[in-house]
Amino acid sequence: MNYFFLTNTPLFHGIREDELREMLSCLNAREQEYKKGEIIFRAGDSVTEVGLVEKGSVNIVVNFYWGNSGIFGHVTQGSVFAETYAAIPGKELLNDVVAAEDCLILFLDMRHLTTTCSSSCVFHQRIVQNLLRIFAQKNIGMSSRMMHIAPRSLRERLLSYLSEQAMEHGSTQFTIPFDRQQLADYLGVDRSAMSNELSKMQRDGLISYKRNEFILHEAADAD
Amino acid sequence: MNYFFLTNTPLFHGIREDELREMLSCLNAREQEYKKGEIIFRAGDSVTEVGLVEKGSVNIVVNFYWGNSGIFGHVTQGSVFAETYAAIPGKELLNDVVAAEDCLILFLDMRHLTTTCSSSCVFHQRIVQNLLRIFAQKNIGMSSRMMHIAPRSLRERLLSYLSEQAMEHGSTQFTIPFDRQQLADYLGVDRSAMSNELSKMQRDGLISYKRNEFILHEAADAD
DNA sequence: GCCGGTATGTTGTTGAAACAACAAGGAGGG
DNA sequence: CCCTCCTTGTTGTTTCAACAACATACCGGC
Repeated sequence: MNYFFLTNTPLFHGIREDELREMLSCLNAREQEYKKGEIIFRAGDSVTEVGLVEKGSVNIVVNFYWGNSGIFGHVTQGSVFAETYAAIPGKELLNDVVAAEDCLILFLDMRHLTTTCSSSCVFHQRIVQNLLRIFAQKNIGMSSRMMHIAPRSLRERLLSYLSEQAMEHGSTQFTIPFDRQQLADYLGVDRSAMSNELSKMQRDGLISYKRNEFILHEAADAD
Repeated sequence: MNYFFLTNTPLFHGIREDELREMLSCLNAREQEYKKGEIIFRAGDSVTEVGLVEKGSVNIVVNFYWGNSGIFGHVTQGSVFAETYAAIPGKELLNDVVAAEDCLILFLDMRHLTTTCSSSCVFHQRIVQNLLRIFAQKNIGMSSRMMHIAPRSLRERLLSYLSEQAMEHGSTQFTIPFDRQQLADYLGVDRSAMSNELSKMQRDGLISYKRNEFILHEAADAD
């Protein structure tokens, strides 16, 4: 097991290698390999363990009831999955988790993770902090996306997204981390329509941009 | 302070009244009243406390750069807010939190909540479990909504939502908890357009419904 | 520099959903 | 029962975003 790698993982961040070694035995940790395409968790499963991707990556796959399915998320090396369901005992998974490539998964029992045991009480606290942070970050990510997708019009979605970016950067001038296609996917719109709308917004004097660099202009006291 | 009420709150669930009384002093809890419209947290604030709504309710308000704003969420009696930001030290709020009506808020320091202190170690564990569950439930709520909003077409959104409801109820016949307007808001569509589409789906034999009672029919193996 | 590939921007067309306005059902109160 | 309010369903019109197809700009290798 690659302890050094694990200590740099969000879940085990702040824990030393020797401490981790001690913990893992106490945590009932188990490793398992999966070939690309293998199903790690299946919708309907009741899970008690979180999965941590040590090697490779996995996809979160939703199955619609009328047959087709879609990739809803992608979990890369170092990140965890199924933590949401592991945190609610008895809650059944709504998605499949499938190996996107050959991968190695470390399974950790949620109850052990969050329940203090005699030997490593101090480390549990650290883990709990990390877990809460992981949840919180995921929450923030999702609520911002929801916020940006909620408006009906293309323009409003863009404005919502750009406003947030400006706020995060603390400046009306900033660079976004998406190319056009990714941004379109993120906002759930068509790429070319979005490009078009961006042009219009620039023409209307709302924004300026060049590639991924944007500048937000003063609202010419609309409404 | 209404201890009985608090013990029935998701955050303090499973904790007895006398235990709670003991904890709260240890938690640096403080209560504060707000008049309708008063700002409880402001975007840009760095919070270390979660707020628990004891009386009244609060709105989560987003401010767009161009001046307009929108209500993004509503937190009712018994629920907590700002927990996401309190869990990430240094993270700045992206929303305002505003009293939707006169209300009484209990503030609890996140660090105290999650860090074991000498006297009440066993209760902290319970709180942590509850916190994780609150996060997880919020997560699940958001991802299902995301899943339902992701499809572009009105019909697909409805099918996505209805099939999830069917799955949750374990039956193709069920009653939904929304009226038409609420459902339309939830799915991010126009109410009348949605009513129209529901009619068509019934005509096409996909579903039957009467008010809030729905029946999903077998997909006539459409490709 | 030249070339191929990819990312971005532009335009016109078409269809689906928003919008508006109204009709038809319930539900509750007097 | 009648009247009103509120929810739901219907229809016709208009808008707007998806789509397709293409033009231009950018980037890397050679």
